Amino acid sequence: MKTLEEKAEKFNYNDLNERSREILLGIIEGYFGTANPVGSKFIAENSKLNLSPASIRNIMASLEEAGYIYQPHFSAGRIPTAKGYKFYVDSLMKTEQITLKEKEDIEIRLTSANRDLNGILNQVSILLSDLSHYAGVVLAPDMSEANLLHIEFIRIKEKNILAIIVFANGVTENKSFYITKDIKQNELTRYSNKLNEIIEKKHCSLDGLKEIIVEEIHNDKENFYSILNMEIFSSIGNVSGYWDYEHYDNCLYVGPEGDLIEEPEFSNNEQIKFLIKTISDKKNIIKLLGHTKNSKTKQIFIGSEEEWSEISGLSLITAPYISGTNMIMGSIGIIGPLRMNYSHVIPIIDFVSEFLSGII
Amino acid sequence: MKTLEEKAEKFNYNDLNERSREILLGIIEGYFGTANPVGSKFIAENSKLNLSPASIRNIMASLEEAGYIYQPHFSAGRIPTAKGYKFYVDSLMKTEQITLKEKEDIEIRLTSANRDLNGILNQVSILLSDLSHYAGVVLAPDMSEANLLHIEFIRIKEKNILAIIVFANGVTENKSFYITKDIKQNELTRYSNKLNEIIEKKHCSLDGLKEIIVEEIHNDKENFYSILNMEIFSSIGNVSGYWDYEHYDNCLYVGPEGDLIEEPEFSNNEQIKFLIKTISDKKNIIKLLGHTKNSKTKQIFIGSEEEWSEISGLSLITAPYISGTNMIMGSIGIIGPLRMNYSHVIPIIDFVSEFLSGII
DNA sequence: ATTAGCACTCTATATGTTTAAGTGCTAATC
DNA sequence: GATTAGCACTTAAACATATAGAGTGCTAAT
Repeated sequence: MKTLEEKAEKFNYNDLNERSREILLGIIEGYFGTANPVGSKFIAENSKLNLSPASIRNIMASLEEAGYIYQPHFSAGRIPTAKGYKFYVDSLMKTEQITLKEKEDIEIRLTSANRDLNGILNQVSILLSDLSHYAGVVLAPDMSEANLLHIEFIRIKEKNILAIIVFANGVTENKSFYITKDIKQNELTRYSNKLNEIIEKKHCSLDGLKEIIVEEIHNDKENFYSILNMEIFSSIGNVSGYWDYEHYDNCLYVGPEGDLIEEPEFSNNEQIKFLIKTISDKKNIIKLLGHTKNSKTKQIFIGSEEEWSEISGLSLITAPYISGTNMIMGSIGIIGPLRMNYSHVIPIIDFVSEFLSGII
Repeated sequence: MKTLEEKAEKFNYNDLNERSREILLGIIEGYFGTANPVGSKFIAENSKLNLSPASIRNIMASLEEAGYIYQPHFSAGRIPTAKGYKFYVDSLMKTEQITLKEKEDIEIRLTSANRDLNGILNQVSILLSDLSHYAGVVLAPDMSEANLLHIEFIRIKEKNILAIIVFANGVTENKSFYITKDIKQNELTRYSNKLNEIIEKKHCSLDGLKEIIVEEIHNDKENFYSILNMEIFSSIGNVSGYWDYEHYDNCLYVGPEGDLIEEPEFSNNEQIKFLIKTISDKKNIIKLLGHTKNSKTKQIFIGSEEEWSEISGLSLITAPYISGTNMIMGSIGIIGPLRMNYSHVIPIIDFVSEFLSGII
């Protein structure tokens, strides 16, 4: 009987020894290939280690005790746990290079169409699905701190105004709203001209503009600001809550999931339903993408019972994208099975997020 | 042995006799309730006809011969065929009234938010999913013949221009594009002012505007149109191909399908995959919604092997929506199983399409 | 420290049996 | 002549049982 200390030394719980690493890697890569539990015989035959199945079994038992792998039932091979995948991604994986062909594909598909931002983000979600054969997702940026470029008001009909807000990064938002007193188009034009003067001078955000206006009204000697209808301003004021939780319908783009559901894990009916519900509900995906957006670094969420249970059985790889001013950002991601081809998907996410940051 | 003529008389292939209709209705409604094949005993006990199971069996055999029902296997009950559903929808079904609560729900959810058209259409797709518990879909309108309200050009950076095109129905399109020679903002403003003058006078579409400009340039004595940069015009000229097959990514809104996949037909793995692929591929749905848009009437597509096989095993109920000028339109729809609750869904589609036509 | 050998466990597969549902047909009945 | 009771038949689904195969943990030998 070995003591706990001896075991801890042997397998070095924090950073597995060479042999354990090799076997864990073998199990994970074997499982990637077949989607079936991997047994000691397979490892013995396929790894560089010249060990008998019996020795491998010893090490496997320890890896299982340490939580990196598990057995679906007594006489089955081993499957990586979330902890196992995590260790793989952090320490074992050799990241592939993105191919030239993929690079070209990304460049062509994201630059050829002269679309607005919504069109580009939608295109990115489709592109990510196509490249990964999983499901691409894109979280639209939050515009609340973006600098303005231009504001325009158009009278659609009596008491109904359309506000067009153009941000410095090319994003436009349109919002139609009603006011209590009708305003003629030429008065609206004077109003927007005045706002655009301020915008050009101060390079401010929507909130910033609001502050400036309030101050100018305060010092308004010439009474010029009588034309500033505060009703309009409060209507456009909250346009910028682009993806708060009330309007989350419009902030997540999901690429086609036709390839993803062909993965063998989704031959189980419960799993496919969980996947579709998770994706079509959107809320949890938005929450996780929001994490990445806030943390400003690439993140990998591996869903288990204990951690990220909202995507239990699924993995989500995400990275933020940023505008030229480093202010505005959202995030992109790929959803797949735990058994995801991390070494292929991660460079795709890296390249697309970087490329996207460059063009918006 | 009966002759064919006698049978034809008895069951009146074109318009089933009273007794056959009653039994077909019983089978269909029974199948709606349980999703299981319906046998003669069930009909004998649940229909108004006081007939023994044996008599019902006779009639069932004829209904099967005529193609309205079929048996999944020899000793099973009967299931309606696509032809059976069609007959039900056309002749047997009593349409329910939409409830006051549903009406209010629709009105609140489509008027409360002051969104742009894209936001409304997205909201409609979600609303349809919620009300029907199936999957709502919405095809965005084709803007190529829509009247213009306003055009605006904004210089984003050197040689990069953002065009904002506002249509009379409140739809806005934004398109960023590059030109070969830089143009200052004040020249762009002069240009758009001129275009807006024409728009206000002539109430024309984008194509119409193009024609007018070409003609005016032809008669341009004062050389005013030197500022009309044809490069710009050709760039915005093809903005309006809103949902041609090259850009179909952006023209279909699909509501959440979480409820739909809980229907018992999707406990079969093949069927759920077909559903997800059909929905995520979009092309076929767009095609079918396009039919309705062009025919300008409500339509019901019941997918079988023979007809509408692209949605085999699914039903799609669609109706067009139109703008105030009766020119611009798209269509809305609900996708569900063949065993869809038609009498509930059809009035929802009717009301929503009418209501939507009223507000855009 | 490693491994051959073996008993053991569990799944997957095939096979046979039973049950229940529902049919089509025939002959009797209204 | 229309209706129906009765019955033999078909099939799927549920259940039980046997078998093969994969893979394990443990022990004793190397």
